[in-house]
Amino acid sequence: MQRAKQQSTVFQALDEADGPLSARELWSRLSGTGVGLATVYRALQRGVEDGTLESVEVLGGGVRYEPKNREHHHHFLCSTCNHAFDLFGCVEGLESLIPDGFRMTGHEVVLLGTCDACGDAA
Amino acid sequence: MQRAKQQSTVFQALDEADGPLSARELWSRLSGTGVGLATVYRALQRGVEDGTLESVEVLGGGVRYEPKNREHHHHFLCSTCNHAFDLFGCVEGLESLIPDGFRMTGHEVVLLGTCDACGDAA
DNA sequence: CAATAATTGAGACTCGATTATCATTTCTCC
DNA sequence: GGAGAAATGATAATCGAGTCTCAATTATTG
Repeated sequence: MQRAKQQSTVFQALDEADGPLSARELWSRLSGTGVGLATVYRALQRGVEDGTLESVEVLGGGVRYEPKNREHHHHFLCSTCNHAFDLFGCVEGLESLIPDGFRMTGHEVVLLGTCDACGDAA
Repeated sequence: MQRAKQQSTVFQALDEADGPLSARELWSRLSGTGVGLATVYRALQRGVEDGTLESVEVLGGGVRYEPKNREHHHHFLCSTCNHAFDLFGCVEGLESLIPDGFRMTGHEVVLLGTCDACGDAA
């Protein structure tokens, strides 16, 4: 049995997710495994230090985490279930928005709406 | 002297801002006027109820508020001073990002970088 | 000016997220 | 197997944002 067994459980759950997860979301997905909330936070913190994880802020839900090895992408936030999904692709025309004298180093795009599952239910 | 004098001070400060402000930012801009933090929150709450203000979430700073009479726009977040600036214009190609079965009702775009003032200082 | 209602500022309070503590368990290395 | 280091889970402590309470002030109306 390897070291840091529980923490690797955390990393695995993040790898399998279809979008960034908050510490609580992650923890609730691990209910039944006996992993404590503190361990989830420890794993996330370590992952960010290691550079294997990235903390992202979507909207309406504080900080979420996802593996850093994913390509450039953005997120879709379902306003019903409040889950954030990864999207693929990017957008055009961002540069034209920048005012004179400002320097852009990055960008975030979040689409809002209802996801597949929540749309069906409604 | 009109009613709700202090609250109108709050609205005025928001009108003069070049971007959305958080309750705290707003309050610090009003230091010297003797306006209390509770009053700032009261004004913001009332403004949102009235429909004159809108709460927006940019990144890294919780909820911010701005007058609702502004046109559709997005924001630039300076990673140095952490201030959010209004941008003008929008972007293309958002629809192509939406997965099947998802319905989009809105979108947010945030550009990150350093603003004019912070860029000069560096 | 008097009676009444709304507004205000200060600070206590609540709530959720994150961190720290600590006794226990589990590895690692010999 | 045994000693020491790292990891773990429960829970207490902390922190910040926002709300609530209350006595004092200020506006409104007549």
